[in-house]
Amino acid sequence: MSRSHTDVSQEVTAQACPLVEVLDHVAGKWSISILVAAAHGPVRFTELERSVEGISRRMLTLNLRRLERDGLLTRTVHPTVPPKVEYRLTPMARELHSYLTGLVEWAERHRGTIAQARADYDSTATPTTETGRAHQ
Amino acid sequence: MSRSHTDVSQEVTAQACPLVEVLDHVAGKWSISILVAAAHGPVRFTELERSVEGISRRMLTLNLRRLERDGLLTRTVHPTVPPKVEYRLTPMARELHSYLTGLVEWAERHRGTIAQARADYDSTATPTTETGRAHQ
DNA sequence: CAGTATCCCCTTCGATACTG
DNA sequence: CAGTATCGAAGGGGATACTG
Repeated sequence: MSRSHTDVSQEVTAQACPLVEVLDHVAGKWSISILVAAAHGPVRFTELERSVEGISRRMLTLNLRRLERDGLLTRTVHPTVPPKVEYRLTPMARELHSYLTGLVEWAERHRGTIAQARADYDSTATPTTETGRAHQ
Repeated sequence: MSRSHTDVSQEVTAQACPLVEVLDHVAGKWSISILVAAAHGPVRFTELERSVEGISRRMLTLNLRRLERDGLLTRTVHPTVPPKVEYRLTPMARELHSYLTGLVEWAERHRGTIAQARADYDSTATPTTETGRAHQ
């Protein structure tokens, strides 16, 4: 097999960057909240720590680094005392933002229904030892 | 603190179903691909196994069960030989579908840029001991 | 303030083998 | 065909302590 040099670079990026991996980074458990929280302008580390409910310092750092590496966030360090670091979305991430908020709004609209669906599923299925026979 | 009985049930579902968890299920690494693949009508197990690139049988099963439990997929068993099982989106999931495809299209448009951003990041940062060799 | 560094648990996930 | 069962490796993720 031989291909042109332009094809090769295309292929390299495809190999290095399978769709499922991009989606995993961009739509991961924490990434969504972080990107949404960072959308309204420059945001500082502790602001994010507060606004992303339930995230640990460690996970926040890890996710910020990964988003920065993927070119979705810029990290600006102001060499002051105390230090000040600002994160903001890149244009690419800004374009993503509307899909993310759509997702979040959908989740908010349907969380009740989902909780109910789970309750139903759990009450109908797998009554391991007790009364109530399994579904279907 | 006292609240009305309707508020209580609202709160229970909120507790049982935090936003970040919903997002994790719905926008998880595999969920996106599965939901998109299942969108074009009833889909059988092995169809999904083929169309969702890189997923293992185990992970597919686990994710299908979770999506079914959350009320996003219906699972229909036809008691034939060989067995035939069809999955399809619920109305709720169908509403989600457009956001998901938006996300996927975004990922496709930018995967090249992202791969490039990573390469840049890795070549500039953390040249630990050798010539720019770093994390994955 | 904005992180790093460790320790350690516990879930995720792939590989493999078996079944109605 | 459409799963389930089991195992073992990998890494996600919290808790805690320390630093420029």
